[in-house]
Amino acid sequence: MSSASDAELAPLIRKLESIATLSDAARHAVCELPMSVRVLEPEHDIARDKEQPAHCCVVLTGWAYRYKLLNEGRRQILSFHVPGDVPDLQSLHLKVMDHSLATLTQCRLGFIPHESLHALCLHFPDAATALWRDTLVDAAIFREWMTGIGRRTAHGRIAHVFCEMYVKLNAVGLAENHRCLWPVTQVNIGDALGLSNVHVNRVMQDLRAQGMIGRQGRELIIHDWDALCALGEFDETYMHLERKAAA
Amino acid sequence: MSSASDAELAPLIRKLESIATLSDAARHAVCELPMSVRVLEPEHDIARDKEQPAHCCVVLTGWAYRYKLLNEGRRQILSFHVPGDVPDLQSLHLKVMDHSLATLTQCRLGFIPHESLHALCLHFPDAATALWRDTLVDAAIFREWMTGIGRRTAHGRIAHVFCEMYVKLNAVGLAENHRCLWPVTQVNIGDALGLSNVHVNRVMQDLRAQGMIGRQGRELIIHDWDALCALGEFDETYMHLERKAAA
DNA sequence: CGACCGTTTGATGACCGTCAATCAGGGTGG
DNA sequence: CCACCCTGATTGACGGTCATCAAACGGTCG
Repeated sequence: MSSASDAELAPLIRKLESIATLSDAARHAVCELPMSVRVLEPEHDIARDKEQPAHCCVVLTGWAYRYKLLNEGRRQILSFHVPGDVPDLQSLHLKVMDHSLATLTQCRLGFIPHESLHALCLHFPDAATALWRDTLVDAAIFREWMTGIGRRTAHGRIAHVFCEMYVKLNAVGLAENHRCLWPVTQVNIGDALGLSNVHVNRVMQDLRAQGMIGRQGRELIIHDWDALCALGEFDETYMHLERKAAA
Repeated sequence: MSSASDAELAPLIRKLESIATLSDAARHAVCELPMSVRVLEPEHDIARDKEQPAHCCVVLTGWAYRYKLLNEGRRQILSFHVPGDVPDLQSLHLKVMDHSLATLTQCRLGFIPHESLHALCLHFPDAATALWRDTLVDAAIFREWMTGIGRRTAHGRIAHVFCEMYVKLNAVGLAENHRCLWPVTQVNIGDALGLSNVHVNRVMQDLRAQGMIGRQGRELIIHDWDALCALGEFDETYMHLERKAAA
């Protein structure tokens, strides 16, 4: 456990400013939030279904994801999270977790007490607005995933998730030139999109064969952005970014 | 267009109090909100994708639903709404609609200007909390639908949506004894759950044949609540109700 | 170099979509 | 009062997308 510093909270500020406008006072107040930092190994739960956490978690480095478990080992991944995200922000007003939160890769995480966030919201209405707005964007992304899982083909779903994660990373300065780190396994993609890993594999081979995507070391390369967007019917409006993401 | 009165806003108060606690002052302030009332026929859009509404809409009577359209006429229904719901509350902080909102049945709707809601939130923090919480419960329901569409069988999904809507109606006093009005067509159910109307039909026949559900006039009857919950792996935790729903 | 994790491949078939008719009930008009 | 119509429910035939099971492969790391 260590204490927060301006540099530690930079990802959070960057993220909030990608979806909202903060006054100087609010930005400063956010930087002053007390935070304890911890490093967790890959595939470790941060918060579990049914728990009642007393703090929110900011992803500082690495990727995390939220998921629900069903009977017979079925699993649904609800979202992927990257630096700057606060994946359990909803716990501020929903006492009981209705899903779990885990690290995907090794992560540096910052934990901020609920009471500090409540105080922030009370004294800085535009900080409150930014956080509320963050949870609303979260919901907008759920809606988009829902329509993908419900009504898109496997090809469309997979194309869509690549587009979305690229834009998400690009918005916080962690990706450009249609390349980004891609630590998500095919099993993970399957659990996120309601597909089997086998089918994900076949579809991804297909996308590679068609020259839409490629891989270089640990990076995903999107060779044909327009084609991928068309295939996934991707339109970033639902992400509600304040600034335009670079194409 | 007419003006609001206490009686008009009763459904909203009831809904907010089903998921949050309001101070007397806040409850009073909500009742004082300016609202214009309109009646819309079934299957009429209330707000459309890409629009920038300037007010939120309270369902006073009737059912509404949100949906997204994709190419080739595919459609995903995102949620069903009943009296008390504010289906476009997210528009308070997300300027551009990323989906559409329509009436399912004939509806009496109350429209409240965004500016009035912003003022309410500024002056009554616990009203702000209740509204924020409402959008968070909304998101929690999206997550649940997502896992249903992604990982449940057609039988499970359909069972689940019956359980959910019954609990939702029961929470605002519009259903009891495992019966409720059911104006949702099989096509609607299909679009909500990522299924074809034909398949919905076959599964529902199956559920009827197994004695789990029935119909009486315009009412849905759940004959075997426990079996339906088990089939749909339904656990109402994710709805985050303040008071226990009657079983 | 062996173990492990993730990817890849093959074979089989179930679940569910599509297409196309038909049926049934409630509302309307002659 | 009944023919007509419209919407929604129902049925049948057929096939595709995708799941499942099982095994092999390959890169990475200790």
